[in-house]
Amino acid sequence: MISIKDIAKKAGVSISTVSYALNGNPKVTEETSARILKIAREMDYVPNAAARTLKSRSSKIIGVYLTDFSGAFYGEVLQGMKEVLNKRGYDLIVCSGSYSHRLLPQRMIDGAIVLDHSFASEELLQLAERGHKLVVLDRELNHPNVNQVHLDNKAGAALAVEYVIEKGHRKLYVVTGPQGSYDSKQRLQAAKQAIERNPDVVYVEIEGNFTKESGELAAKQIMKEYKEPVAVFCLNDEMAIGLYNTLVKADFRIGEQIHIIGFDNIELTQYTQPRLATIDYSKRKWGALASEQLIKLIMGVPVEHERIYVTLIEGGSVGEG
Amino acid sequence: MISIKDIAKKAGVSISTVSYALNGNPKVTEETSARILKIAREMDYVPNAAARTLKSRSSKIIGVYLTDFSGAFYGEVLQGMKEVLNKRGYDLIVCSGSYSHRLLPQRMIDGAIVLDHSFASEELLQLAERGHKLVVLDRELNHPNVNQVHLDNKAGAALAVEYVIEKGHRKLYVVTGPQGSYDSKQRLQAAKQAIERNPDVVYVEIEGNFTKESGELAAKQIMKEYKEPVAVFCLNDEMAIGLYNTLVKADFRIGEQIHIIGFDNIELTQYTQPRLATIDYSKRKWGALASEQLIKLIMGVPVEHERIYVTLIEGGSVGEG
DNA sequence: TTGTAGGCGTTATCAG
DNA sequence: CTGATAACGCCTACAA
Repeated sequence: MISIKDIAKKAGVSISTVSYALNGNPKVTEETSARILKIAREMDYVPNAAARTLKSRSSKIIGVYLTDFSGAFYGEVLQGMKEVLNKRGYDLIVCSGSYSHRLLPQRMIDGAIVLDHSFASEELLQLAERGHKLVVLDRELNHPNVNQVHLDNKAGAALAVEYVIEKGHRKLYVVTGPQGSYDSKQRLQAAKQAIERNPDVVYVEIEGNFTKESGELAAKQIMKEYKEPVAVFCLNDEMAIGLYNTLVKADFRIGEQIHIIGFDNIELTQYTQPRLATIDYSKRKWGALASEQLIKLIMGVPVEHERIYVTLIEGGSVGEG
Repeated sequence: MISIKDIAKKAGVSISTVSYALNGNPKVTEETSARILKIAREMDYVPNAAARTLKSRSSKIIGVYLTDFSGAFYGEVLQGMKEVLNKRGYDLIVCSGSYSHRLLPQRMIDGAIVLDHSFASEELLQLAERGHKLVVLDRELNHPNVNQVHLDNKAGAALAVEYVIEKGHRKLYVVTGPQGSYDSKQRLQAAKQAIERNPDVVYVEIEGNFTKESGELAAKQIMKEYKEPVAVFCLNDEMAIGLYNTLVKADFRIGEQIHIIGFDNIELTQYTQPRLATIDYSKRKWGALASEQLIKLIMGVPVEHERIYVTLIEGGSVGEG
């Protein structure tokens, strides 16, 4: 491994001069600087990150924690994060699993964005307490070193429920996410509230877990109980797609017999026929905003919690009731 | 940040004693060691990764480079990598984009697995030349510091082509991947060879790029040219699904009028009706093997290039011709 | 058994 | 303008 020491030797100067030259410090002559830079390039010198991190106490790397790597859904969110971070001179790395939690306390990364409900809030709080900067997207966590960037789940759920009610439906299934999910809880709570405002609406809850499989299971239950047209609010699109496919295979007519609305507006929703109604928000913006908040936290700029707004996307999957 | 120095002060011993104790070196008394460990725990000391990396010249982190983060398809591959690496005491981080290329030369990671054809082979070769250990999954690259773990694309493509020919089809479209893709080239080449062995088969090539959208475009072309039943070999499932959906929407009967076979056996293929025929291989194993090869390279164990074998999965999407 | 000291590569302070 | 020198936190001969 070639270090500034090697360059110094070759250039016949001291290591500090090399360091200055490499860092563009105007203290050194144009001439010496040019010579040093040339030698550095010739030896293709690359600074050692560990040494730099040790000295500067910052690695310029941000980690994002995901529950798993299957993230079809997270692609855009991550893209949004990366763009902002790179622009600010930071690298983004994606981590998953508790094994990687060490990266933060060991100071391998300067901060983290959390989108992984299997990462315990207590552990996060401890990290925050130790001075680590965090942005959480999937829970509430109040600490000066933690910022929250949440979806406006409540507004979204209310929009969805009001939409189907407005369309004339009076029997409504709600397929939930997993127990631990913050998003699911929020959406469910708001959905219930919206339903309660319409006392003539009958409502049935089905427990799901945000996977396509759980949507399929829900479909089976719904088909078994089927007597008259009903509406189904799946708390995410993944489940809505599973539900949708299963019902279509069983020759149910979506948008006539069974009306479906999802949440997230994942890419797949566009391909269903009729189109799946859903709740949309900018995933890219979600990631971008999370990154910006984290950078601010790291720079010591005061920040407020942020919110990503959502809109309703109508679709043929919800017809007139 | 709390360091061994702080612990030493509190324990009234020297920093080396602390270091020994923490590393379980039998040089220090059980007693002193216990006392030091207790203090360390109380202060919840965590070793600084930068310092350790600087000293040990190894970060115990492996990076995997992906073209983008959308990787619905890569989930299992990454999972396979992570399991092996964690077992060996390494962390896995996922990177994307040229900005992150620096992690390797700066020695922030001990090695890399590459599944990103936008990462130039020349650059990889330079890195290998500098002594960095690499495993490539998406290209051929011969260098002592580089190992290859490839899918058996040729066998897979041959299997696919032979399958449709055996089913009696004599007109065959092949929808390719993007120009730069190693997998696409390999599959196409083997497909052509298999076709040439059957001179009565008519064959048309359609250029795609491995995305669902290009599958949709291919579908449009095929529909326009449609006169009699034809078979289509999509060089990956993603495109096959796009093709499939588009054809179904246009009321074509899959497995009767148009016969489709894909490659990869992604999860979605199970959900199509009829099931999409495809080429399967263990994605988890691919990742696991890549990791093992990398670890061996790092440890200086000699390695041969490896290959992941594939099998044919029959499906109703290819009917009798 | 424990302590002293040097070094990993970089940056930054302070003399010269 | 340039160079010695210390420091970041950790590890490890070697000395005591």
